[in-house]
Amino acid sequence: MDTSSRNNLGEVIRQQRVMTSLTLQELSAKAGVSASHLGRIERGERFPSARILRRIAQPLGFEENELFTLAGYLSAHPLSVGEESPPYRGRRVDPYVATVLSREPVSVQRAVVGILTILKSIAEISAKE
Amino acid sequence: MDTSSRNNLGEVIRQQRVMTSLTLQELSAKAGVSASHLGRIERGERFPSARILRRIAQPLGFEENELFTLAGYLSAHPLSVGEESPPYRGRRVDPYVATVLSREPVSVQRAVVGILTILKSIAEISAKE
DNA sequence: ATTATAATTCGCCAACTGGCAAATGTCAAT
DNA sequence: ATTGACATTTGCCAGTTGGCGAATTATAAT
Repeated sequence: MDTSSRNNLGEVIRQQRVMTSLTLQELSAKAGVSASHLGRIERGERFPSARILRRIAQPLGFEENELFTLAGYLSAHPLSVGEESPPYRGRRVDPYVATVLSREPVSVQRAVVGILTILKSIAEISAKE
Repeated sequence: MDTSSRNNLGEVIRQQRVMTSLTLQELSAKAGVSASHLGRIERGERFPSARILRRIAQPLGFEENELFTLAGYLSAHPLSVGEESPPYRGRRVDPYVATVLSREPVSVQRAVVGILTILKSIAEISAKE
């Protein structure tokens, strides 16, 4: 079995599903993929075909590209000419995070990152003593 | 059998191969895919998995994205020149917020929206009494 | 504790992918 | 026409995918 990049795909998908508070059955309904199959994918017993991967991308809040790259079906992007995001190396906004935030007005979004700043400075201070 | 978009994929691939004046065997060598399989793909008897499609893209001079879209594995990209992707309907994430968050690892980003969720439920509860 | 109910996992299996080797087709040179 | 050298197609089959229904496990609710 291929232990390379496909390896953690299941975990990632499960994480994302749980973060989105969907059950396997709900995701199954939204994606049009059997729940049993989804379960096996999540625990790494099956590797989803492109067809299946495509179906679950949007219900989970992934860009198709993103998920395909994650699955190792596309190589980590040269991406489009205009650049934009460095692919999956952290430095980007997680899709789940983005969906949650996008439901909030900008003022709330800013308040949230304000909290982040406060927490970081607290952490920094307490790390020093 | 699916007669939709996958239908002409084989033709397109064969055309492209001929245009590039490659034989099946040469393409086979470059792509690391058996010639017999390639032949069947070209005449529409088999539908290549993502793994296979990825391997033949570059020897044929395709962008992976392009070929995947052609195969119907990715939805046709509206794509973008200057614009970022419009994936999340409704409101979007404020650019300032996005840049701040994108400097943090995903785990931190998620923790942050976790806090948001908590605050909202607190607000909801206290609004009820 | 005891049901009731929803969620997940398992067993089974039809359908499909993709490689190998053999068969067939193509074409130039003799 | 025949041979030889490649190119393509076919037969076969092991390995996977993915759906369905049953069995099991988690979660409430009384």
